[in-house]
Amino acid sequence: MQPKNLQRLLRALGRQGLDVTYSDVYDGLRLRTYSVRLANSPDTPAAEVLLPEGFPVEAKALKQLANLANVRHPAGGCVCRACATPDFHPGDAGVAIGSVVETVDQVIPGAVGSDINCGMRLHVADLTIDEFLKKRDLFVERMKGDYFFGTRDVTMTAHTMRALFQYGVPGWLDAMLDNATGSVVKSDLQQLSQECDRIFLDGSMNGNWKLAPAELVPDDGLVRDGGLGTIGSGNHFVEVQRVDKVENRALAHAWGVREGQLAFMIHSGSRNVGKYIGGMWRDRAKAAWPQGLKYPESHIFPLSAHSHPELVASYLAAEATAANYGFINRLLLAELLRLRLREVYGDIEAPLVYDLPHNITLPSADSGDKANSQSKIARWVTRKGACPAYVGQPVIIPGSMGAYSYLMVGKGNPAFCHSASHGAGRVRSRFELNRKGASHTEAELGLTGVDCITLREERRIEEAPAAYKPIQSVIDVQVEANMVDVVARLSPILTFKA
DNA sequence: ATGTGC
Repeated sequence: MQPKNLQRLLRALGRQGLDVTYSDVYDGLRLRTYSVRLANSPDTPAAEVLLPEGFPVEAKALKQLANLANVRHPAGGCVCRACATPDFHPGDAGVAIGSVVETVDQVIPGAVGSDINCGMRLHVADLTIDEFLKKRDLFVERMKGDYFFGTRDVTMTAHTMRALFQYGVPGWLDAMLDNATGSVVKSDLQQLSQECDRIFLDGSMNGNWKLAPAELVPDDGLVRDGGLGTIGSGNHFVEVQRVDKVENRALAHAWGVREGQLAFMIHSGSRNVGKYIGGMWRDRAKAAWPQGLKYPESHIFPLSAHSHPELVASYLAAEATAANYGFINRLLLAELLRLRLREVYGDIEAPLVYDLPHNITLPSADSGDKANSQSKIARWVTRKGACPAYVGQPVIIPGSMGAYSYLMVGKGNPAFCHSASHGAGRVRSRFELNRKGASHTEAELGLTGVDCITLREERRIEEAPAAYKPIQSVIDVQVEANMVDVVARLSPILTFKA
């Protein structure tokens, strides 16, 4: 940006009450960062924003981020660190997508939002693309049946449903194993169970999932659920891909990933469960704001661990309930696809590579250490539209439809709250692309050659490549900033959008 | 994000 334009932008942001510092050097590298805080709150942390090459910062998103960094409960609790990933953009509930905050003695339900545990899941399969394409039509027909018409309702016992909410994937599988018969094959469930041990019981979740309130499901009888095994809308999808290029052979090998393999990537969440719980707790946090004090201007309400530890615990329990539902939803979407792969192409294992939550509250990476446990400081990290990127752990970043996606490894950069982007970042609204009278050609939308399977044409348009930043600039800047490193690049074959 | 909703 020209110095003159930059000065103008900074002055405009200043008029909106923002104190902004711009730098084109970060950590000795030529990277663009903004550091932002509310001018009237100099004692709150400045939020760090990393930007990709060639895209201006959005004032509204900066304001939302500064507001979030300033959230503090009068009874005790504050934000100790805040940042935004390079795909960040304004959110409709006052919190920007791509925001990450670390909090002390408070949790902020609104900073997770209502799309609880939306996230990514990646599988690979030993099948060449040529083999896949030979029976592509049959495979697609069956998947359409599963994803668009098939499993509208999943019926299970109240016991199984409770296990799902309370104990997550491992507990749910145990409950399934108890009465697995017929089409539910025990050996399959046992295999899944082992995968879950690897993913969910590796300590990263700190047992956080065993908190869900029991009263959410009936004691006995059958429960019909309409959300499990459904993709959802917006940017959610299931995509068949090719492992196009392996950049880190050692890690790819360790994770079971090889060049030329078929892969499938799932981006989905907790559907109505998260919406219900996220909305309910946004209201409850507001209602718990101290009587007689005026509301914070941002209307983002924290729950204090000082004045209301029981509300903090209940919220985390409710959030975990929805998170469990999200994990199992992605698992079922993967199982449906794996089932059809086997039917159409023969005995293929299609193992899980990893599964990651985008919208969730986790114990802070620092909270488990000795100093913290002695001082009894409660710390959390809350992400909204950002991917965990802890040292050595897999990171999955999808590009837009038709673009590459990336399997990466986290570098655990504390300046960016051990996080990475959750995608390329939207630059044009759904409304803008779909409004009456607007007509874009396939080429203008970037849809040429994209194999998108959907029942609704508007989905293709709203989610067209032209609606997003190019992924490469977003990946590059995060590699340069030492947040992540590329392990493998994946190219799209076909995409299911509901 | 939400079997969306002015």
